[in-house]
Amino acid sequence: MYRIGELAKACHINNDTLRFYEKNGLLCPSSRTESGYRLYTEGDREILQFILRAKDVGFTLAEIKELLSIEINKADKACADVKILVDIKLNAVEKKLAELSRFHTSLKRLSDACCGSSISAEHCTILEALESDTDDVRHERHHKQGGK
Amino acid sequence: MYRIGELAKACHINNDTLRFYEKNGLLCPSSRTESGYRLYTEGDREILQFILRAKDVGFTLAEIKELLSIEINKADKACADVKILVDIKLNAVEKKLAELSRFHTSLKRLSDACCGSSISAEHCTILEALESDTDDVRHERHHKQGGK
DNA sequence: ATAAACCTTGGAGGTAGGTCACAGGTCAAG
DNA sequence: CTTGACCTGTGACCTACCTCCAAGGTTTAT
Repeated sequence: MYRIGELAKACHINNDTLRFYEKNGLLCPSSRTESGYRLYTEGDREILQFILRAKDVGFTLAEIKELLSIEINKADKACADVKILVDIKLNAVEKKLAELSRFHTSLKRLSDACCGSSISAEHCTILEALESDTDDVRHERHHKQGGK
Repeated sequence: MYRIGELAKACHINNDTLRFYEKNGLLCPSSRTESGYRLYTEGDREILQFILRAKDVGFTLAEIKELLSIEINKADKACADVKILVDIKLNAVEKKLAELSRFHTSLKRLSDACCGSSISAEHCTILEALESDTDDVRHERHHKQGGK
């Protein structure tokens, strides 16, 4: 069992952030002491780490809340509805993955082009590096933007 | 050449967002008309799309600005410094990629477990789905969090 | 038994990233 | 030559996501 300060320290965040997440329904401590102190379990920590990772890759807290609330009830007819939500998120993840892969390729190219490589700095900016990547993915670029 | 409204519409963002990006040094129009109207080129649009994609995968505007300002001057001694920055970003991208891959695996598992699959819903929540993934990556989890 | 270091709630304040409103200038169409 | 859809700048406002403060209760170390 962690007290709020312990969990916060373990995950490098602020105590207040934990209270904030609780207030917003993302992570409630599994229990409290008699005097009212929050007590978090290992499982709570797992959830917190999930939240932090999800945030880091661009999901909003609202989206993360949705992800966390996914519960496929095996006997439930609403299972199909849940699958739809999951597939929507799956799609978002796949889009992010594709975009990150391009970033990765470009940055790698940029890194390799720099400093004594035989490739010699032909690509001088991230944009030029992306540019040379363009042909492979141009057909990939007619998607809606401004998500969130 | 795009006027502000045209570019904004093309990229599904607000005119004011473009002015905001300009004010914050992310994207300045290549020129102006005599009367002061902003004029954006195809190249400006490329930059904008880069900004929007980067934002979508979790980079802050400040980080994006850094990425955009990368210029490896072939004859420049500071090239090494730039490489360091690029490699830092490369690292961040790789971390995000790894995390997204986990999300993807979990969501896929969740999706497959749902609705008439032979797998039968053993994994009922995103967390359980992540859980079963845990052994493969547990040693991967001692990193700093709370970036930004 | 008292200080230091925790914790509580409630509410104000702060930063990032926009978004809107206003007062007015520009421009193409009728 | 005016109407309507654009554009300008400046500045107030908004949401998401925290972060800090105040006033006080609890625990632990000395």
